[in-house]
Amino acid sequence: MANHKKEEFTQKEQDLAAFAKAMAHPARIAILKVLAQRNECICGEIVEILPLAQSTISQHLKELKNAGLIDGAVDGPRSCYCINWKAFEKFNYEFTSLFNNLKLKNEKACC
Amino acid sequence: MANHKKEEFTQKEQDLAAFAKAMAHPARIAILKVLAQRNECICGEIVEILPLAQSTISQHLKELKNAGLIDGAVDGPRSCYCINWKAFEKFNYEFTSLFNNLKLKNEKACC
DNA sequence: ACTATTAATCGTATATTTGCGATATAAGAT
DNA sequence: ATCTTATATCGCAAATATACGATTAATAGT
Repeated sequence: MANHKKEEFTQKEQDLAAFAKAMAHPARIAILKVLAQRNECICGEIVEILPLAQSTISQHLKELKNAGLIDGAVDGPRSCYCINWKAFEKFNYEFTSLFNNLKLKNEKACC
Repeated sequence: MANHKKEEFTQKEQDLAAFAKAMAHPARIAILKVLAQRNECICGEIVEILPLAQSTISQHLKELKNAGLIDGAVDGPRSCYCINWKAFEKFNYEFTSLFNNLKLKNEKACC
């Protein structure tokens, strides 16, 4: 495209969209699920669980980390990841507050 | 890419990812916001509000409709859209149920 | 220092998304 | 029937995302 216009929207809209984007792939959903289940941080175990190459998993982890959905730390020769529940809560709040209060007012259907 | 592997994940993971994908753009977030605020269905008003061309808005509306987040109906020469609250609730439930119950068990931080 | 293990990054191919102008379609108004 | 208005679709260009193998980096153990 000639110019992408994401900057033209509000910061909240962009943040929420970025959060959704990080979740917008089944592999990343699956990674988050594994991290949530194991609680204790994990790394290359994910590679064994999911049907993707190591480099691809690493890329997905990077995206999740950049989006702030997970934290990562180096643990010797391996990397340890875990869910950033705080960020999760924040976005869950933003998400529901954006729509739920409006919804209560306007329950009736249209179209 | 050689082959995209989305099918290798569970249906729930794919559904949730598809929902997130539909929300993964600030323009679509903004559209949903407008629809939520106006309650009564809207169409080309969105074109006036958002900084995008008519064809682009139409495309985003199509994506939101395909994802099931909004409903659309023809109203004379114009099209009327509104939020599909049911689908919204369903995905909100899926989303929170996927993580929140796990979260309660594993409050402690890691990494 | 050398080796093994683990993870990140690079380079590349392909697919998908985003955006727009132009065109087509559909319905109401004249 | 024609014109106007509103929306959808087509075709294209450019940007991003997805996936992988190969390579690099970083550390622990010997």
